[in-house]
Amino acid sequence: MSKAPALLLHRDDPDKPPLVGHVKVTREDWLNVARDILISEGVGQVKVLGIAERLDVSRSSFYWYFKSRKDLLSQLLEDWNTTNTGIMIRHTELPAKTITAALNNFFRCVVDPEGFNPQLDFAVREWARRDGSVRHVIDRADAARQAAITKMFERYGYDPAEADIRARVLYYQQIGYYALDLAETLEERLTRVEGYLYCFTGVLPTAEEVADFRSFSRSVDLT
Amino acid sequence: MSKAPALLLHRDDPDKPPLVGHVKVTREDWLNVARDILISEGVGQVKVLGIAERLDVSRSSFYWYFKSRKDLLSQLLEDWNTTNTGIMIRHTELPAKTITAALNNFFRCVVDPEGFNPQLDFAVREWARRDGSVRHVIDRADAARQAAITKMFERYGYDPAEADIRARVLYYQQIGYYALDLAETLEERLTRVEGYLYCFTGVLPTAEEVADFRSFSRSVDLT
DNA sequence: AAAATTCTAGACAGAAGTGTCTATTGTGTC
DNA sequence: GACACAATAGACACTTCTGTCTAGAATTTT
Repeated sequence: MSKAPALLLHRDDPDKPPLVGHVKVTREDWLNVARDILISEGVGQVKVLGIAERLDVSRSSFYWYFKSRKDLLSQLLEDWNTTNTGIMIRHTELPAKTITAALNNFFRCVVDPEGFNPQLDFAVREWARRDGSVRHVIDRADAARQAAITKMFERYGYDPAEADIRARVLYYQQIGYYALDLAETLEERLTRVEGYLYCFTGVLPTAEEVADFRSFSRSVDLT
Repeated sequence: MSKAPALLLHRDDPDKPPLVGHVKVTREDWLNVARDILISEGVGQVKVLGIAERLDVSRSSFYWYFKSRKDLLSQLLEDWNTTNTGIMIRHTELPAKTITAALNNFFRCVVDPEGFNPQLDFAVREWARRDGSVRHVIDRADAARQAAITKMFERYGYDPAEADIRARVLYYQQIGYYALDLAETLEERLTRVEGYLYCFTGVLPTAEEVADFRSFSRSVDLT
């Protein structure tokens, strides 16, 4: 598990314009810390009190930026919805010569920390289990992702029935991997790339394709 | 999602000896309701107050049976640990002529409501994300299950490296399926059995093997 | 310089939860 | 029938959280 970078508040960030006057934090700060807690401890722990403490700000000033705790949460959900799913779908649509190369592209959004955020994705999934409205949002996201993966397989000649199965196995497996939250290093995972590719596509990957994936993964890894 | 059967309390169960005297509920009742809430709403919602209300009993009498809320939770964890993992491992060890038949056995513990409890398993997994001691327990369970699945593949001639990959894909995929918590009917799932079996084993299943699995699944389904 | 605006802090009320202590209520035993 | 016992109930203290209301501080506008 790679250590999340310590969250930088606006006031501590030299790249951001200094906060003027009385201002101590921004709405974004509230959201960022809330997201951080959502990821690491789950929705239940996203509490106004706790965020205020981490921001070193009065709890009551939260209500300047948000109507209520619920309001904050629905903002977090909206942010997630407009980022994660879009990123994954775009990765399935990247141009590639073979299904193996296409699959490489798909896996990249999992490895690349600038892209898809698996831990956030999983935190939202957990949240959905106890909230019907969230559940509705995530169900549509899952359907859209799965459809995109199915199309990816179809573009490389798999008949619709097989594409459907392979998309399911791939997507379920990926979600399961996050669910287990394994403490594997990148190198451990990379030793298995070849096997995974074969298992998902039914086709042996070329040495070049495997090498491509490994070098890309290493280039983005920040561990 | 199949509806969980309404939980029967000891006092409402005609098969159990009537409660004598002043007694309204048993320790088992507390545990059963707690487990029910753990599954449907997560650890965070397992509260003495809530359970007492569902049992229609004073909250304070909880402390007759348990030292504390923590005590109750660790009992739930222990119960889970001695059931779910054992059942899954035993299913991987059932005799079978082919890898496909062996895989059928494995899937049975997912379908059979008397066996492995996927929802409980998932609830515990979620719990583990926020509690180090639970995390330790579940990590060992995951390792044991994965090892058992790997051995299953090895028994049917897969070399260790491929068996390892296939075990991972199968197990991750299964956990992912629970994580998505899809609202599929049994029949929908059964239409895909053939494809799944092919994808997991790399070998086309015989018509007989597929038919066997379908008929077994239908025989145990309670929907 | 006064006034308005924007953000922050503190005090208050109230809900929901845990755990403790004491009283009470049926039941079986002597 | 008195007694001890097992299980339950109620009252209390304490904690943690939400949300509101009012006051105050720094900047911007007039």
